[in-house]
Amino acid sequence: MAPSGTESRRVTIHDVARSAGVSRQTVSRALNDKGEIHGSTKQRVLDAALALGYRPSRFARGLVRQDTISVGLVIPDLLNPFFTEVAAAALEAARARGWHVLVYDTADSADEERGTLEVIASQVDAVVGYFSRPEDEIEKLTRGVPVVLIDRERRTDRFSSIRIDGEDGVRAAITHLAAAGHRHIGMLDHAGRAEPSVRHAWFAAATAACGLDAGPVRRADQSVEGGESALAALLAEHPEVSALFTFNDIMAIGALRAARRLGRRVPRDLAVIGFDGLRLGTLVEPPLSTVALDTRSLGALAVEQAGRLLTGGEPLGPDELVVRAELRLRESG
Amino acid sequence: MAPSGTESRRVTIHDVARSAGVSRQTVSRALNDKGEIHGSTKQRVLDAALALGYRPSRFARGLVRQDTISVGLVIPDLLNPFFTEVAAAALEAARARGWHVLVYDTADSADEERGTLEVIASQVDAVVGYFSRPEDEIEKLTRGVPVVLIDRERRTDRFSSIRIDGEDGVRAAITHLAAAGHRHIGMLDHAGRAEPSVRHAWFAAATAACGLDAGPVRRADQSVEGGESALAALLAEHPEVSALFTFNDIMAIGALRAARRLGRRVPRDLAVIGFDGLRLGTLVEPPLSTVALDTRSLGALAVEQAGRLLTGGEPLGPDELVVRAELRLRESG
DNA sequence: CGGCAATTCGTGAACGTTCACGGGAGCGTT
DNA sequence: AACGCTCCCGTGAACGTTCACGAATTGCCG
Repeated sequence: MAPSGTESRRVTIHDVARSAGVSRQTVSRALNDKGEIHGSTKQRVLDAALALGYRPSRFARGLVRQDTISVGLVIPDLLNPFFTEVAAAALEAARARGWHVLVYDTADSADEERGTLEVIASQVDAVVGYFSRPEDEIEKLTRGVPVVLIDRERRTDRFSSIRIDGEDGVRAAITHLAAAGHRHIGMLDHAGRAEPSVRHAWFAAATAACGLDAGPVRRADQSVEGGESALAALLAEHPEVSALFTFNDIMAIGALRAARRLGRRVPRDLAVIGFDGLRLGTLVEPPLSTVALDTRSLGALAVEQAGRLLTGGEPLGPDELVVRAELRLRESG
Repeated sequence: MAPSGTESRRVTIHDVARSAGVSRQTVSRALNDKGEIHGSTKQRVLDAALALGYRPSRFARGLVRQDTISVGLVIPDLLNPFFTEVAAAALEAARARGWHVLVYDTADSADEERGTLEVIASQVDAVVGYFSRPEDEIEKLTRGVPVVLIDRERRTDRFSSIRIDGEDGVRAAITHLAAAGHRHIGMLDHAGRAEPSVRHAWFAAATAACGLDAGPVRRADQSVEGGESALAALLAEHPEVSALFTFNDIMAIGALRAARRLGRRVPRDLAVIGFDGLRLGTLVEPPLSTVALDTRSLGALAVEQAGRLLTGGEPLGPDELVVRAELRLRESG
């Protein structure tokens, strides 16, 4: 059947044409279901194509008809459920538009991110995702392609960004904890960057607004283990802490584990509120309270904006490129 | 700066050449860091390219140098942690080879799967993933491209498949339960296909080998909710059941929830053992015992075989295309 | 000053497909 | 018999890039 295996010259439309005794154009007509072709010849061409194992070149095809659009989705760690949810949403939005999505997992490594960016510009029509590299470098490496940054500020004619606004949600969370009588609220921040996160700033503002002293903050790895050990350390230093806010749900789940290990009952001895609103939070025991954000619309927004930058349509403004987080109370706090 | 926004003709290498006062080839040399070009002209070309917002066409480039390889990864549901882990492994394996991966989430829908298959053959060099459609249809739609099926049998020169062998692992699990004194072991099977799953066959064989009667089986949706409601129904009908094996970990986690809701303590009143070995299983309470399989090597194997089919190398044989599952005991059973 | 090599650059061709156009065969109408 | 129409089918061109080759310029050495 198909002449596979041995390395040889590619089977082209020309070979099929010769084999079927017709011209290239007729082969093209047969394969693309265009009209202007006799039923019998069409069948003959199709048979010949199958017999030769012909497969059209996507490059040649893409070169002449400029229709297929593909976007690159860059994710630091697909195994992190938060990014998984965003990726799933982006995939769905892209599918609805008939786009193709190339996914790149940078493994939380700045080097891998660089390598990805280097290669990506020549492979996709637009880039969407999370980046940690300095902006001018991203700008240089993605030469020409529209870029949509998630959870990071940057706006030019080619760059766009989706802002995550958790200010109200975090304030609601802290207010809730304060109302429940908690006076010492700690936080587990992430340790990725040098400076404290924006979420920490929201936390600090919220505690101040509630008339509380600034609670102790500990930086941790963005993982369950990171949250687990960080909470243990924090409680060892500040045993008076009775409530906890974390940078994200993953770390909060680690905190839950640490609390269980330390014999602190949640939420009685320690109230825990995370950030992200992962589905995963409903599976742990007790179910995790969280400042939830709509990952679905996050991914969808990013793709939508990429499309607008791409087609030259009216891009969304800063007011529309925001995803707001809101407090979702479950049992842990 | 870059002439973005307005829809116009594409900026080609020719435009850059004219703007810089050189030939196409010189532009190509400058952009691809080839030698045979003077430093100053190179810079001049680069400046001109930047000013015009030039971006090489991946189609034209791909047409002439046949180096870029991209594979399509088809997944029923990226939000299912099992598939996420496989996808992450596949991405990593592909990255190591310098390949690009186009990810398609078929949303567990046969129609979406069909749509994906239709479009995929003309966009990738190989296909890897999970499929539910009949084989002859897959064969017809993927005309020409090598395909690697995961957890499904099929072997021709173009098709390959990765087998999941959980026989020993499941037998170990059931043996363990029987040794702990359980006489009535139920199972939650999946409800996707018409016929019972292979995992059910392993389960049945294992119970028989332990000298137990065939335990009650209930079919359920592949989700936490599915497992939750199915266990409730199973226990209502068969209250004597004291141990449970499930088609996968997700359903097992649902079973854990149901048990808690019903006041059955795990593992004292009900022992639970899942299948898959998800990381997620370590986060729930109690940690889930499971017949674990190495998702990492699963994804890596699939990509490896795709590569061999693609380059005409010696493909892996059936004995190598197997991922064995082994019992991993934690607290739930 | 001639010759030769090294360096730098340009020209035709090729990659494999589709688009625009034109042409021939067959049939019916006037 | 001439004309027009429909139905098929083929030919040149174009898409945008890189490759193979040749030409022009420069520098060096005898």
